[in-house]
Amino acid sequence: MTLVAVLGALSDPIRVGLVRVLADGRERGWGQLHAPVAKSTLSHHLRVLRDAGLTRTRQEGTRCFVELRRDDLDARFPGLLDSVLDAAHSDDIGAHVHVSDSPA
Amino acid sequence: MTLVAVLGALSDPIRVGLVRVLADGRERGWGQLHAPVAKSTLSHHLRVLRDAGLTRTRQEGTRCFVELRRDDLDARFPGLLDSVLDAAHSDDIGAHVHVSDSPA
DNA sequence: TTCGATGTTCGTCAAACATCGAACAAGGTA
DNA sequence: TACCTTGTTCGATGTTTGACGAACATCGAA
Repeated sequence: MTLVAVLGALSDPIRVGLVRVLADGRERGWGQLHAPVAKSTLSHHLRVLRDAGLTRTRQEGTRCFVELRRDDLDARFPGLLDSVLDAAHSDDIGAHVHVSDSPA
Repeated sequence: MTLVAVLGALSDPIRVGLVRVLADGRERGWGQLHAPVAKSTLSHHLRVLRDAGLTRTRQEGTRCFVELRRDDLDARFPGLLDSVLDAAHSDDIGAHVHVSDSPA
């Protein structure tokens, strides 16, 4: 989990949107995440986030759940995530990524 | 000056090193900046930083001076630069970029 | 066991990126 | 004018990235 990898992972609007959606700390099922890309592309972005250490993924049967590693991030790079989230919010980056709160 | 562009510009160790070197707020001459790349490559990295809005460049005769736009960055993305600099320092990212404080 | 749902992986493609050396432009200086 | 210094721009090259559809693997349910 390196700084450059984290910043690189955050240099894409879709991934910023995913992080924003996960920023409330709740674990989300894959199926709840909606972004305007093909599912293989979404899988790719989620892999980039995981490889950079931003998220944690849990497999349960055939379903996958993803969660932001906020504690680890805050410990390793204090303040970074918060300032990125603030900036993303005020610039409305990644707004086309959303989550359906209901079922998995 | 967008968030994604700034994060993208910072997702390269050499550019992080350049930002670190400029973080004291002093304007630096091109000739003071030393990085383990060809001069055309260094020129490219400095252009990326400028295009992303991280630096300001001033031409004086045949020399070039570069300066970090810290005020603008802090106004636009509060806390971001500081947390990146802290992280870069603790991880020693971009340490192979240095500055010769003496001549132009 | 067959089917459907859920993600991953693969093959492919175009665009972007990092890098280099060489050529170029512009400003001083001899 | 000729030359040197400084930095930019220009191909060329190889790598990485983002994207897609299709094929695959896996699990649960019918």
